[in-house]
Amino acid sequence: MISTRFSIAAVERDTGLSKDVLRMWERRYGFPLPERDANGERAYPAAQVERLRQIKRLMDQGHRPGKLLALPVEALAALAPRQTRSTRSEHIAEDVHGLEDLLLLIKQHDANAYTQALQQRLARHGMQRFVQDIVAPLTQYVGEAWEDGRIEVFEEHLFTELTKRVLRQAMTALPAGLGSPRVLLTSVPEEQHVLGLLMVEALFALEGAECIPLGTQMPLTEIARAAQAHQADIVALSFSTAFPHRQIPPQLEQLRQLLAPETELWVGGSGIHRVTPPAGVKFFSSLKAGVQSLTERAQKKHPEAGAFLHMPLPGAAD
Amino acid sequence: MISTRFSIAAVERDTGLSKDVLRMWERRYGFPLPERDANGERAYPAAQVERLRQIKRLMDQGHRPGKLLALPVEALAALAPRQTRSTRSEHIAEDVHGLEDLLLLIKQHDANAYTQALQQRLARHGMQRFVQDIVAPLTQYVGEAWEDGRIEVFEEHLFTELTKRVLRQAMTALPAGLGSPRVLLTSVPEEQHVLGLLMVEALFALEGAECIPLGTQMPLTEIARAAQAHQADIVALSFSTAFPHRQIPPQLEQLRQLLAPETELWVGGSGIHRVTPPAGVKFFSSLKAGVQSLTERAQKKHPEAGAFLHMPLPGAAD
DNA sequence: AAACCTTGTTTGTCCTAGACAAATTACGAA
DNA sequence: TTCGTAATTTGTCTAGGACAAACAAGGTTT
Repeated sequence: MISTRFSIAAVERDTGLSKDVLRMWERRYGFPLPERDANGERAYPAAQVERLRQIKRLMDQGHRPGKLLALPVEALAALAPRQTRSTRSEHIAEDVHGLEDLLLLIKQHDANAYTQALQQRLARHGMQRFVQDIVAPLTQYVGEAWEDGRIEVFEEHLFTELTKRVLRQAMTALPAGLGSPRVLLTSVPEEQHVLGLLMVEALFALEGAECIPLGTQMPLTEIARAAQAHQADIVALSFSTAFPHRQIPPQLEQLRQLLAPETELWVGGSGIHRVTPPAGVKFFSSLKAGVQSLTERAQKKHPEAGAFLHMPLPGAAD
Repeated sequence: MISTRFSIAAVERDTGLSKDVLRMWERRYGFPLPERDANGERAYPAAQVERLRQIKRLMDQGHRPGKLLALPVEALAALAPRQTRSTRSEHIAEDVHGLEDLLLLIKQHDANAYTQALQQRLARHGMQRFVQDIVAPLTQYVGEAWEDGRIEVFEEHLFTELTKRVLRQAMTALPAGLGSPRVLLTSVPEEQHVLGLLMVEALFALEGAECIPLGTQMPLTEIARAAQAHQADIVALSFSTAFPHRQIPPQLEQLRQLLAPETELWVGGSGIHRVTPPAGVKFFSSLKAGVQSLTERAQKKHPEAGAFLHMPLPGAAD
């Protein structure tokens, strides 16, 4: 195959680095330094795109572009993740073997076996423990594997897609919500990870909340409209680590302004570490914390209905 | 509420119009003409964002920006869709009442009732007819309602999310594929509509194909890697009407280059109308055509196994 | 009238290069 | 160490120019 070259737009799509950033890096650091096509426009060779992808991955781990771009190609592969993540899955280390087994099925591209393995665990543990003790740690584990480059993008996609299916299927078996509180679940544009939202939905639905799943990538103005139309008590958002940290607070402030003051805004996901919540926005660093807050809220509003609700959750989860 | 203003990045997210386009329109047509914040940067009032959203919708119907941007605000609302779409759902007009009923449930924001109605129809008609006669026309109907502004963005999201669930749930009941052909289903970045892919998957799985669902928004290079890793015989992509037409051929050419020559590239979805397929890429203008092509392909490769396969499908669908 | 080619207009994307604020690090003092 | 300040890094915004591809309009031929 002779040199497939990529336009700047194609590189933006493939790496997630904006055109502005690509041009700026070229100006400042001399990399990437694309060839030019007949029209004088940038034409990136596949090798540069590959290196950019690698750099992006390392940046998501906390490395700084200035260092990475100065580094020779060979040095990149040897770089270890930087200690941004607190403790890095120590709390799941106990059961790491079970997770490893599941991940192995994905890496063997055996979709059917993976699905069956998940369903088996679901049947054995029940919904709540399945979500908290299996899916949540597994998702985190996969996220870390992705950051370390131990898993391909398409393997992560397959994992997400299959896990989503099992979760959704399990949820259809759940009884309808009590009608209160009404929780609207979604994510902002650019944030396409939905697994976190599904886990929250599963646990919230177990607690009797009325969940309104809107999928991902809702424009802020539309989130506000939806909250009004559905008379939502709570809007729940999720941010993954892949989401650019710096954009989180301004977006939340904007959404807070657009929402009715009495609508609560709950935010979770692995992307909110080290981010400080704006006024009027509640951050939850774990699934457990979110569910607990929901039960407390319910007891405050309808103390007599407390009998419906499960006890605060035992065990750790994220 | 005091004038919430939007940065150019926020407008890009909310409307889907690129920063370049926003600036160019301002230069050429004098709209949008945002205010400036303390740093001299564009700050769009909510009213302008709203009008931009409306303009975008009309453009997706085939109107030209030059005309729209010259028009006064009041004239916009009165504009009818331009006849780009061939015949516009005449072929579903017969059963339009059943569809209208379903859509009504969505517009009443009654998620549970909608889900139940769908499940009831699935049970009554069986998978194949459910997909072809209910889900496909309904999706098209909703798409047209969206283009006409008769449905809100968040209503469309809710529709998609709930319909996805019913379809996926139904598919888990299907037996595993025969192992051949192996079909990899996904979509390119920027293309987040997944319903079309799910419908294809459902029908292909019925025919015994081994489906590998990777969700949406896969970078082209990753699609190629996945096809290789999974030894896919066919890569199936879907483009919705929302996807910018002009970007389709170059992206397909690029992907065609990245894929092994023996891997087939099948493309469908409402977005490919009036687009000419590049060499080595097969376009399917309807679900039916895709399924038919699959059965013919199977008979060519394994004539003796023909007994497994269903007859070519009766009835129309898209 | 329908199919075709040619010409002019519209429109999106890419280009360069400068500026600056916010985030991060480095440094020095308490 | 812990804190506050200065220096640096880094992403995003701005301006206007250029151009090719898409599209409409008009004229010619079948």
